[in-house]
Amino acid sequence: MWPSMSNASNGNQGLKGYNLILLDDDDCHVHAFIYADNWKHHAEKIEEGSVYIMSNFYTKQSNGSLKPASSSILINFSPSTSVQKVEEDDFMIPLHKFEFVDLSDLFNLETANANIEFPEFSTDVIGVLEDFEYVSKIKIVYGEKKIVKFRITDGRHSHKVTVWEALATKTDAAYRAIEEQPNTKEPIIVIISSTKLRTFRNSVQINTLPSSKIYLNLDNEVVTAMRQRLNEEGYVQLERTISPTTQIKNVSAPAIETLTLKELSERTSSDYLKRSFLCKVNVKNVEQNDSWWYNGCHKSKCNEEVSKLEGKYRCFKCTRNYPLPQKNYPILCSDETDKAYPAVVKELSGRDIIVQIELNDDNILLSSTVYHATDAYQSVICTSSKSETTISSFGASAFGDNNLIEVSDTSTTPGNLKRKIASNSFAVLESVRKNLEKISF
DNA sequence: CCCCCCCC
Repeated sequence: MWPSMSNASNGNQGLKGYNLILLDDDDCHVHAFIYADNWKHHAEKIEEGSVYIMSNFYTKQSNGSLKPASSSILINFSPSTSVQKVEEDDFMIPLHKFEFVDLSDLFNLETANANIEFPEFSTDVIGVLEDFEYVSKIKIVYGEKKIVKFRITDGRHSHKVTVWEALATKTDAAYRAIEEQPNTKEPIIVIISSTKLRTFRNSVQINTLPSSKIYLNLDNEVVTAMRQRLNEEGYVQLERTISPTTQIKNVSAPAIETLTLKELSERTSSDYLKRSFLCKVNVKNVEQNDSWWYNGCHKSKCNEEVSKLEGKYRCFKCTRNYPLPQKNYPILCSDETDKAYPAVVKELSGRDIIVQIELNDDNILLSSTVYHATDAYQSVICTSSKSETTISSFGASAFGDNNLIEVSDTSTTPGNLKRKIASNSFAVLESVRKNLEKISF
């Protein structure tokens, strides 16, 4: 069983329903889905591993990719579906059914999948667990995720596995439990069900899906058979390092590609939607009218100007009212360095900054060159070493209590790694930082 | 109305 959650992008986060894999005494298995509305009728009743008589449901052709069972039927529960628990299992229904693919076939399978848009079925694998890496957090484009990594091998072929989120925590706990047992000399046999294959640098990697399960040393004849195969083939297991690491390590964020504004304007394929890029730009002008800011909408990603209406500020695009407007600061940037810039109007004018830009619908669909910046960094010329020095972290260290900006020196001259930024320029930077999410240029 | 993509 596993829940299906609705996408955050729908703005509608919540339970869509529950998925079940149903297995009968004929070793047939079928994917079933119970919509959230119907789920409450059955929530307490249905437990993984128990036997039920289920009647009065409807069936249809399953569609979609990465189906968790190799059957074309999907069972849907309706409000009138009845579920009756069978206390004594006279039917001898096994607890599990797997459809393993040999590790040697994964590459061909993944290659075949790559030729269609999405693979129709997910993949089950079995092997020895090696090179276990305890749970850690990694930064991805949209935030942070917990992962566990290890390798799965049959002694001949070995593949990298990445386990995501809740299943990572569970797998970590299961692995530690085995390591804490007194006799842990035997290889750990791992079963990973319902995985997604992916090729990275010419080798197949295994990723978990919401429907995935991981079993370590499952009490099942397939595990016994796997051990036998390993013995016959003379598998020698690697020394398992028992690491006391309990802390969550942080892996640094992936490098973000740096583009010129022209290159950025050419990234109009939908693949780039919500992707972030860095642009090294020069601030040509800070637009000044009455003031250098305008009253904008609070909603992130909305740069609309709000109108004052009966004391409150209304965004007509988002049809929302706010007690106070968000101050937005439009600036104009160019990366053409040979242009003469207008006289300094505001502190930012003429400065080289690096902006992090997240491409939005307008950039992709309408080829708009009004970009939404989500972060900013400032290039600094370090006069003492005559080498270019860049503020490496504009975030926490820049605006921590000590008002220090940490800079990294590209020439790696010792003793030149940190310098203080005068507090007056800091104040300017802070105002940019605070309002940058709303800067259009 | 089920099916994710995400890291190196």
